[in-house]
Amino acid sequence: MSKQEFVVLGQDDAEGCCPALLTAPLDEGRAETLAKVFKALGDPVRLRLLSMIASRAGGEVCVCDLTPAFDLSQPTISHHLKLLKQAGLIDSERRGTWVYYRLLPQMTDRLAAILTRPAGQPLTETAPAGAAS
Amino acid sequence: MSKQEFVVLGQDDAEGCCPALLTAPLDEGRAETLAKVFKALGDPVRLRLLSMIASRAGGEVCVCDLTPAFDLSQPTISHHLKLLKQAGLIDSERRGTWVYYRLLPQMTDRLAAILTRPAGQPLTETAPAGAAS
DNA sequence: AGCTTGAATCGACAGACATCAATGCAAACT
DNA sequence: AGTTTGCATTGATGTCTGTCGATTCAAGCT
Repeated sequence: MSKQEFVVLGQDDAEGCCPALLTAPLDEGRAETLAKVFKALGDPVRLRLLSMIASRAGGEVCVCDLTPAFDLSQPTISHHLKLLKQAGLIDSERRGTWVYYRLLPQMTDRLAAILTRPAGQPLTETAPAGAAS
Repeated sequence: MSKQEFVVLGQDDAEGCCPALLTAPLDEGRAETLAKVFKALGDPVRLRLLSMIASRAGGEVCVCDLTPAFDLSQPTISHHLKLLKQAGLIDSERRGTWVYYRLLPQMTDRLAAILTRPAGQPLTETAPAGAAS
C-alpha cells in the first residue's frame, strides 16, 4: 500500500537541513517524489479541501462537512481526499459512522522549507530591469 | 499572452499579508489560480529545471545548458520552460542567439509563505493520539 | 544571399486524470 | 435480521497533458 511519501522527502543534506530545491540541482529521484506532492496540490478542489481541513478549529473535519461545500459528487470528493492522503498531506480516522480528516503539518512545513531560499542568497533579486518599484 | 498569474496571487487579506491557505478556507477563484502554480511544480522535469535555474550562480541559465541534462527532446524542454514561465516562476531573456532563464523569487517566496502556518497556530499539532512523543 | 545553430511552435498520439453513476462496505439504529 | 446513513471502491468516459518529429523563427556566420 505504498509507504507515506514524505519519508523519502526526509532525505536531507549532509547539513541535516532541507532537501535543496533552490540552492542545488534536484536529483531525479527526489524530483519524482516532490512532484507527486505538488501534483496533489495542483487541483483547485484539493486545495480548497486542504484549506478547509487545515483551517478548521480543532484540526479535524468530517467528510460530511466537506462534501456539501462542492458541486461535485461524493465519490469525487472521496477520490480527492484519497490523493491528498497518499501525498502525505492529510490523514484520516474513522470514529463511529463518520470519518475525520486532519492536516499533517510536517508535510506543509517541509514544502515551505523547500521553497524558502536561505537568507542572503546571491540571486539577481527581484528587480533586473523594469519592475515597477 | 495572458498576464502573469502571480499578480492575482497578490490579492492579500485585509491585513496585507499572505493569502491564507492553512488558516482560512480558500475561495474558488484563488484556489484556481494557486492550483495552476502548484500544477506547474507537479512534474519532475519541471522541478529539476526550476532547481537548475534557481541554483545557478549568477541566477541565469542558458537553455543550451538545460536541454542536454535530460533524456528528452528539445521541444519538450522548451514546452516545460514555457509552463514554468506561464506560472510566473521563471522569466526569460534573449541575448543574441541564446535564451537565458532565471528564477522569479517573488513566486517561490509567496508559495513558501502560503504553506507556512503562522507561529503558535492552535492546531492539534502533530501528536493527536498515538504518535511517539 | 545562403548557411548554420539555438530555440519556439505545430500537429499528432498515448497515457494520465477528473468526473460520474452504480455498487460495496461499515456502523448505527429499529 | 433488516434498514438506513456515511464513506470508499469500481468501471466508464471525456478531457487534459507529456512527449515526439517536423517545421518555423531568430540571430549570427561565410
